[in-house]
Formats: sequence, C-alpha cells, structure tokens
Amino acid sequence: MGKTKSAGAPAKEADVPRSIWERLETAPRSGRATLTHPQIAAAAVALADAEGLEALSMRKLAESLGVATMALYRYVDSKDELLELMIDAVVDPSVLTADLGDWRAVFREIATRHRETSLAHPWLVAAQAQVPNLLTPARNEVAERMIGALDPLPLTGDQKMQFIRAIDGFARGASGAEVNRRMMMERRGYGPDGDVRLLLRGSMQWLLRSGRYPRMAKLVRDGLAPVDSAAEFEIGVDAMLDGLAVRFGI
Amino acid sequence: MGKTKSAGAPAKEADVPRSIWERLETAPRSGRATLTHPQIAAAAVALADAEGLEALSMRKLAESLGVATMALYRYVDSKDELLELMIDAVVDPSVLTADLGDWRAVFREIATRHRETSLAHPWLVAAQAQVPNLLTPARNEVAERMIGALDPLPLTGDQKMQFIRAIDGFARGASGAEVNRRMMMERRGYGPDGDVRLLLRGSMQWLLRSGRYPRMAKLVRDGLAPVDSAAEFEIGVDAMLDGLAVRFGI
DNA sequence: GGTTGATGCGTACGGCGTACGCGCCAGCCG
DNA sequence: CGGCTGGCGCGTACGCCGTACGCATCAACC
Repeated sequence: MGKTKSAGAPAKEADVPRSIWERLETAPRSGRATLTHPQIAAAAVALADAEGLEALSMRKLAESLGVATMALYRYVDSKDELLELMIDAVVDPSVLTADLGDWRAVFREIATRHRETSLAHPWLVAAQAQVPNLLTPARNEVAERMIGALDPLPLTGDQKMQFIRAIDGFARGASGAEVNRRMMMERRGYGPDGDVRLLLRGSMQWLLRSGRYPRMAKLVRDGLAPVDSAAEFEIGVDAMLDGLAVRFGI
Repeated sequence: MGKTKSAGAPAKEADVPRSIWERLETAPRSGRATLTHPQIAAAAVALADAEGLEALSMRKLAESLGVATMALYRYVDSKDELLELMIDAVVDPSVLTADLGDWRAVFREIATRHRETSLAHPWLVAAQAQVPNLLTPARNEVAERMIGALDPLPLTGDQKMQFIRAIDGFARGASGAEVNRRMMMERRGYGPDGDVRLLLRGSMQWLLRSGRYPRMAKLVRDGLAPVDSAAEFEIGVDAMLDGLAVRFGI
C-alpha cells in the first residue's frame, strides 16, 4: 500500500521523491564538502562537449574532478540528476537583454539563444530527451521572462502558456533536427559546417536514384541554394509568432 | 591517409560506410536467414514499448526472438542501426489519406500523425535524438508526400524545403515536450493522462512558493484550465502554416 | 558431390551505473 | 575542552551492457 507501483494511486505528496533542485534549496550547505554542484556540472559539460554524451561516465567525470567515483553520489542521486544539472548549467538567462516591452523581440531572442545553445552543446538534444524533468531553475527564469513579455497583452493565462509552449516546441524541434543534420555530416566526413548539399550529392545519391522518391530527386536535380540555417530558424520563429498573434488577436 | 579522422578531409565517397538501408537494397537476400529485418524491428519496438528504451538490450531482444545474442549482428552492424530500423518501423505512410491537392490538410495530417506516433512510442523521442541519420525509407516517403502537396504552389525548391523543415521542427519539438511532460507525470505517480495542473499543485508548489517566479505563480494562482494537448498541438501547426503561407505569399 | 561463403552462436573483454558499508573528520553540545 | 554524531570520501563488488573474434555448420551453386 502506498509504495506500490499501481498507476491508479493518487500519490500522496509525501512519498514523491524530491527533485535535486528542491533538495539543494532546503539543505543549503553541509559540513565540509570538497565539491560544489556548479563545479560538477561544469566539469560534466566540459567532458560532454569534448567527447560526446555517450563518453560521459561517472568514472571519467570523477577522475576529471580528482575524486573517487562514488564520491559523486553524495551530490547526485543518479546519472539522470547529473544530466539535469548539466541542462541547467548551459542555460544562462543573464544574456537575455531584449526589452521586456517588445514581446516579439523577447521570444525571438530566447528561441535563437536556444538554437545557439543546442549547437554549442549538441549533447543537449539527447539529454533533454532522456531526462523527464526540464523545470530547472535557469529554464524557469527564462519562462518567467516569456510570461513577463506577454503580461501586458490581453491574453488569458492558458493562452500565454500555449504561446510559450508553441514557440518552445518549434525551437526545440528545429534545433534538434539541425543538430541531427550536423552529426550526420560530421559522421560522413564532411565538416560539421559543410553545405548540406554535399550530403545530397554524396550519401543520398543512391536513394534519389532508386526512383522511389521522384519529387525529392527532381528538387535536388533542379538545384538548391546553400542552406542558411540561422536565417531559416528565424523565419520559422517569426512565422510562428505571426500565426499565433493572428490566432490570439494580438 | 584517407582513413584518418581529420575533419578536413573531403571524404571520398567510397570510404563512407553505407547505411543499413543501402545495404538492404543492394544485398537483397541471403542463403538461409532465420530472421528478417522487419521481424527484428517489430520485436525491438514491442520490447521498447513495454519496458522503455533503456531496458532494450541486444541480449533481451535476441532472447525475445529465440536466437543467440550475437546472431543479431548478422543483420545489424550496431545498436544504433537497430534504432534506425525501429524509427522506420513505427512510421507508416500508408495511413496518410489526405488529398494531395489540399496542402494544408496534408501537413496537418502528417504533423498530427507524428505527435500520435510519439505518444504511442515514447522512446521515439530519445531514439531520434541519439541516431544521426533519420532519412529512413518510411520517412522519405512522408517527405515525398509533403513535397507533392507543395508542388502546385509557386515556391522555389528551397522554399519548399524550408516549409517542410519548419513544420517538421514544430511537430518534433512539441511532441517531444509533451512526452517529457507525460513521463514526469507518470514518474510522480499521477497517471500519464492526468491533468497537468496536478503537477503545478503538487511537485511545483515549492518552486512557486520560493518567490523567484512571481509571474508563473500568479498565473497558476489565477487558475488554469485543463490542457487539451491535441487541440493545442493543432493550433500550433495551424499557426505555423498560416505564418509560413503569409511569408511565402501563398 | 565437392566447394564456398554466409549464418548461428559461445566465449570473453572492457566498461558501465550504482548498492553497500567502512573509516574519518568537522561541527556542535555539554 | 572533550566526546559524539552525522555527513563525507571512497574501495569493493555485482550485474548488466555492447560487441570483437573465431569456429562449426549448412544451403546453394558449379
């Protein structure tokens, strides 16, 4: 009773494991800790940046911090919590400077920043997909900013949340797809900054020649311009902003 | 030379490892194989659906198929390739029935289907983020459909690609975020279909009370309606379609 | 009917996340 | 100021993972 896994139980609030953020808040400091959570997060981010998320292990992280493997578990309950720390660490709300009175500028800036962060830390895409809880302090601060930008507008609370989730959804998905494309380019030996058309001309050639995708083949045959991913991303954000504005009458 | 990891090398087409799809095409059948690729993919999907992606291992998959672990490696070069098979297997272009002449309907249908697939197979979100190559046969067929819907419109090839990538980006990101929310609800003991407001009232209460997110707290305090995720998703798709249509003059 | 190449598979290796329990020391209380 | 105690660092160990390698086997072809 109570501790069973039955999905039907309403789950008393008490038996819900508290997130690492809540623990950090309520148990502010300890006797003599040799590490700090930001320190751990920074080391983990550095490791993942350098060698990829799949190369990040508790052992390697501990070694890079000069402590024993199991020492990390005094700071973090599991590797998933470590990922949460990392996700929070790469978001820096203090770089957001757009005027809160210009809601379009605020959303554009946050979305663009999301993309840049994903490109700078490609592991972020996989980490986000693995960790269920994305409500970290830094991200909440960003959300707070978005709400602030919408506050003067005649929207219901639900509409504001929808607005935020829509923009966030696009930013997340478009960034993820772009990271996928870059990884593929890199893996195939073209540089990560190469022209996507190289892929089309090289590895996809057999696909197009298979005759099963005639319209795609024609598109490629007729010639595509080099892709400006940053501009394309911003067009997407603007399109979404415009569409939502019309729909919500603002 | 040639096989080095130097990122600068232009990568001759020959030394690029061929994708599993290309191999499947060019080496159509073999002597006497006991398994088929669709069979393997189906078993892997069933396992991941039942126990989650992290519980899917080559050993368990082999056992569920009644073969030895290493037998699988005659069909698949690595676990990543298995994930590619799975990603392809859950996409079924034959269920797409919208009239190709109605491009809005085509895109709406594909995006909505993407969401439904992600909810039915939550591991898909993480799998997509892990595997670089998402150009599987089934997905290409879907892309072909989208191009077809745009074909009669006065758009350049680049604009068509941008259009597709924008909608795809939103569909991917919004679905991923929704899966995240569901996972969190489930982990906290509320059912996966529960009201998101339970989260706000329960696990996020300490956050709101911390005073650092006053606008978020006010929003929750003023009352939010239950979230209709399906409707919200479609609003997002429609907003994006409208915004792009205006921007591209169609 | 002999040859050949692909297939199924057993073994083994290095690495992973982390449960558990032990020494140890800083901080507080008397 | 001295004893206590709770947190900390950590060593060991367990079960699981992906997969390299090599060997027997057997279908298919000449």
